[in-house]
Amino acid sequence: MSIAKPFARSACAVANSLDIVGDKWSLLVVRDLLHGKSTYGELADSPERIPTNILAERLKRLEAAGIIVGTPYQERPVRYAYTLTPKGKALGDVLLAFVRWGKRHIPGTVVMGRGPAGGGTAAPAATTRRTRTTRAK
Amino acid sequence: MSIAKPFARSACAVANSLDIVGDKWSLLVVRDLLHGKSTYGELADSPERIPTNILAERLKRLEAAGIIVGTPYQERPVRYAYTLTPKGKALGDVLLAFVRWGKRHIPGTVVMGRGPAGGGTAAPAATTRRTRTTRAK
DNA sequence: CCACTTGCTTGCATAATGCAAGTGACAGGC
DNA sequence: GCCTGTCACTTGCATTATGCAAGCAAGTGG
Repeated sequence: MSIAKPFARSACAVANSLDIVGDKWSLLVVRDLLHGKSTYGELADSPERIPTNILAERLKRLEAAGIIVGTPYQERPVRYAYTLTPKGKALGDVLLAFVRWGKRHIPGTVVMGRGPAGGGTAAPAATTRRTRTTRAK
Repeated sequence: MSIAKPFARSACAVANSLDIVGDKWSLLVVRDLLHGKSTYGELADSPERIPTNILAERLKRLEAAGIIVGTPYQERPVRYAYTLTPKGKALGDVLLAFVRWGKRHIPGTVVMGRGPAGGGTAAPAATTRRTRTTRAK
C-alpha cells in the first residue's frame, strides 16, 4: 500500500500551505472573516475590491479546503453566511505574521480593524448582524 | 509632499505583503535561502522543482523589493550568490507561521531542513549539496 | 408593476504560470 | 583546437489564473 502522492509538489508544510492560500486574495478573505464579516456582500465590500467572480471561486475553494463553512441563513433565495472553521481561525497566526512584517517593512501600511493585530487572535463575536438592515451604508 | 505612492489595493499591511510575496513560489525561495542555499542551481534543485524562468523572475522581483541581494561570486561569467536582507530574513516569522499551520492542519506535511528558528523542530538535515548527478530523467 | 438591491455567473481580455528547448560561458577529454 | 557536458539563465509558446464588465434570478420597497 504505497501511500499515494497527495502532495502536489512536496511534503513541505510551507509548500502545501501555499497551494491552498498562496494567492493574493484568499488570505484577505480570511482576514475579513476574522474581522467579523460573513456575507458575500460584506466580503465584496472590502477596500481591496475583490472581483466578484474571484470571491465566489475563493469561497468555494476555501470551503473545499475546510477553512470556511457556508451556513444558509435564509431559505428562499438561499444565502450563505461564511464562517471560519478552527482550521481557518488558525490562519490568524499567519495573518498576524504578515501584519507584523508588513507594518515593519512596508512604509505606510496599517492594520485594518483590530483583528489579528493585537497580539493574539481576537475573537470577532458580534453576531448581532441581521439579515439585511434597512439602514443605508 | 504630494501623493507619495498610492497602494496597489489598500493600505492594509496584509494586502501589501501579499502583493510582494503572495504567490506560490516567492516564499519557497525565501525558505531555501533561509536554509542556507544561495546559488541559482541550489534554488532550482529544490524538491518543488520551480521552473527556471519563474525562478529567474522571482529573484529579480525579490531583489527589487529589497528582500534579497545578489552578490557576484565569480566574474567571467558573472554569477550571483543570493542572500537575504534583514527585510527578507524577517519573513522567517511568516514562514514559521505557515509551517506551524501546515503541520497542524495538513496531514503528512513536514518541515524541510531546520526551518526558521523558533520552531524547535528537528528534521532530517539532509544537506544535499551537489545533487546534480540526479538522473531523474 | 417597476425600480433597485443582493448574491452570485458568464464572457471575454489580459496577465501569470509552466514546460521545453535554446543560448553563452567555461571546463575537461581527446 | 574541437567536441561534449554543465551551469545559469532566456526565450517560445500552451495552459491557467486574474480582472473588468455585464447579466441574471430572487426579493424588497414604493
